Amino acid sequence: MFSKACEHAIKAMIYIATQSLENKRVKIGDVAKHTGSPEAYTAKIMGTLNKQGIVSSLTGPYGGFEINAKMMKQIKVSDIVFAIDGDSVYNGCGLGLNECSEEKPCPIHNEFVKVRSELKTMLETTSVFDLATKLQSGEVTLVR
Amino acid sequence: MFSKACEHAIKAMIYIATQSLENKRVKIGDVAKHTGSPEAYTAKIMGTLNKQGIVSSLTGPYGGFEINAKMMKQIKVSDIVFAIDGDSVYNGCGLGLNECSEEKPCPIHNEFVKVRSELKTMLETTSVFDLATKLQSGEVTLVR
DNA sequence: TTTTATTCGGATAAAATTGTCATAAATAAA
DNA sequence: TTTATTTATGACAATTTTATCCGAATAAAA
Ligand code: FES
Ligand code: FES
Repeated sequence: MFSKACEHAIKAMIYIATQSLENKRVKIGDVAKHTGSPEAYTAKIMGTLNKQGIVSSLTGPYGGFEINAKMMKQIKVSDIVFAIDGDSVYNGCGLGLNECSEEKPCPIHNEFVKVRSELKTMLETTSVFDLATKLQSGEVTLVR
Repeated sequence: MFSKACEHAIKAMIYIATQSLENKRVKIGDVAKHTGSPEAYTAKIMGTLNKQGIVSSLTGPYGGFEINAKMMKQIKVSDIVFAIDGDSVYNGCGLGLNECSEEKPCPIHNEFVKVRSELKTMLETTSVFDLATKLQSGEVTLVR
């Protein structure tokens, strides 16, 4: 569904958000530990997210990653997915044709667009804040 | 969403089905040409589908692949996806946790299972025959 | 029975993705 | 200003996925 990189990204964002809610900036090693993701790879992914402006970072002692409280309500999971996997999830053809087209669709197009659209809506209506509060409450987990 | 191999598999099955509806057995080169997939790779994939019993093959002159007319109504897209990609599409965690669990779910679980379930239902209710007749009618395409 | 056409299957290769490492750049504290 | 700590980044490595190649097996036709 999503790439490994994208899964790492979503988990990292959620964990960082929980810490930001407690005004704690987090180091990449801490992120890796709490998400079960490889540290160096996650660091690279965070670089991409930082460039796209959906996470803030600070180098040096007392540095790390953080997400502004206002931002984490605006940032939707769809933004993370788009930043890492691009728009293929939202617009790509289910059978891998180079373009999804209404005029000359692939055989599964009509069935596929419904599901794809619901996935998109789901991602667009779920904010990082929503997921971070769930994690804070302890009802969900990032590792297994 | 699906692996490349799975996309090749679905397209191949649909094309073979259209030919079987006209009582024509098709060679792998013909399949590759009409699906835009690499021939040798498709051949290997067909081997898997053949072992799983969702396509029939015959070696030698006048050999090739075919799908029994009764079977192509019974075979659903879900069967092809399962044969190639396994059950991760139906049961895998959206964040890549080693298991999707209701007891200790990941943060997106509740949102994700809905979409995943609709995808599953969609695949389970779409038969190879349905898609083959669409292709025969010329309203859809396998290549672009 | 021999020839020919085809799938089957294992070895190999190429490409993409995932992951690591080392060094540079930045920044805060001493 | 120097030092310690942390992110940033590009090169490299490992793994997985995708794709190719070729000889063996099979079966129809000549
Ligand atoms: S053309 Fe394939 S999903 Fe739209
Ligand atoms: S636990 Fe992640 S989708 Fe169910």
